[in-house]
Amino acid sequence: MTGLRERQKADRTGRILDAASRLFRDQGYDAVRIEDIAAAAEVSAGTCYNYFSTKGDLLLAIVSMEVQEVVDAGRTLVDAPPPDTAQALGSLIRLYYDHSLHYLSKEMWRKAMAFSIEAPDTPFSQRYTELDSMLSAQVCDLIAALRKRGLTRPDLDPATVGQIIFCTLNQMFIEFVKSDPMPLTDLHRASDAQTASLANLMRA
Amino acid sequence: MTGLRERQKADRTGRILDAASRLFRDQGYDAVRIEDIAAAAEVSAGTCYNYFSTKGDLLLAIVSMEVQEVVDAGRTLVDAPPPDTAQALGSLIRLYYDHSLHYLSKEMWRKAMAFSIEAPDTPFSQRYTELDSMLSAQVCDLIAALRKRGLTRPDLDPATVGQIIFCTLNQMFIEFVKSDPMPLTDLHRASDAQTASLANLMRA
DNA sequence: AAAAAAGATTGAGTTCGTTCAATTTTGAAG
DNA sequence: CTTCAAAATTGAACGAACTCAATCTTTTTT
Repeated sequence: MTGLRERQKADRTGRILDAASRLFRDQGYDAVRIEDIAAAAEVSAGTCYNYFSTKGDLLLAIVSMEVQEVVDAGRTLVDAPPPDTAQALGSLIRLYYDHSLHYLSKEMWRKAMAFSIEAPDTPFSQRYTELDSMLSAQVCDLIAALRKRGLTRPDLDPATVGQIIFCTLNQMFIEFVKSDPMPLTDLHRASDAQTASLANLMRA
Repeated sequence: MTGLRERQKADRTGRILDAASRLFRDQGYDAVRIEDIAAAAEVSAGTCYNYFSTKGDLLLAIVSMEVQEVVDAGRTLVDAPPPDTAQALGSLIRLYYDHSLHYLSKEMWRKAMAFSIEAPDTPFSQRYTELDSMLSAQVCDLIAALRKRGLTRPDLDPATVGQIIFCTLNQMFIEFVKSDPMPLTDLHRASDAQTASLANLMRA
């Protein structure tokens, strides 16, 4: 049985997350004060700190929800990968990239990534890092699936290659969010080139 | 002829950098207030902002000086690389990693990396990014030199492979600085494993 | 049902990065 | 040497993240 206290807690958490998510995206992370979020969520500033340890951690909670969605979407793709190596990798990467700006702005990504590096022990920083590992593991799984089908050279270590791919993926994404004017198509182009080159090295 | 004004400017810049460098390392980035730095440098807080746009940018100025040294040291190694692929890569990487904690703490690295992502357009953020590119280019140069000597398969694209290696290098370093208790030897171990695996893929 | 305990909320207060108008210092011109 | 403009320094004031002692609400106990 869910007590009143528990329900209120979930309610407030949701209101804070919703308010922060909307305000961050509309007005920018820096422009939004904790008081603004509190007001929109109909709580006080102090209450926000009962639920999230810092403003940065609140942001990472929001970002983590998005990344969780991407992990889920990626899983279905990895379970039934396209028959071609380059295409399989390309599809997964495109899935990641195209989701990224759906609810989050580049500024939010910059701040989130920055925060996860400078404060790695915060609750949602750990969560974010964990989700990152899941994405990396997903790429490894895809490589493993492709190898099982004889689409790669047999001496390829899926874990090593998967991590390397995820690394470059990540790096290109960082460069993407660091440059506000850079369009998503440029990210695709750069990623496709790298993927093609790697797929070639991996070929059976 | 160097005027008084110019000399004083250089003097103050140096004093601020020295003071900040020492204080950041001794007391931690967050624990040090701009006022503390100003006092140690015998200027006022406001003056610090004449020379550096933010506290984070001041940190990046310090970090950039260190990275510049590493770039210089790396150049001599790339100009006369060891005869074996794995050894050449290993030496360069070890050079990078071993320099990293000489004057900078892990916390300083975390803050610096975070700041360069969240504020990429700041003067020393741009400088830092530029130095990062130099390091990446250096790895590419090393691969190219090795290929020229017939130590790698001839269809290897040095630029692509170099960037990939630098990427993973960087990622492992980030994980290293994110974990305060992790010793440098663990970073070496992880990096050596990856290097060996990659050198194998690259072999002629 | 009342009382006590536990849990949450609140907003005023603290701290520190940053800004800026007033002041001082430097360099050039007369 | 004096005067003036330009450049730099200064520290008080501001704003926003975060803290915490007092208060209020929910749950448990008697």
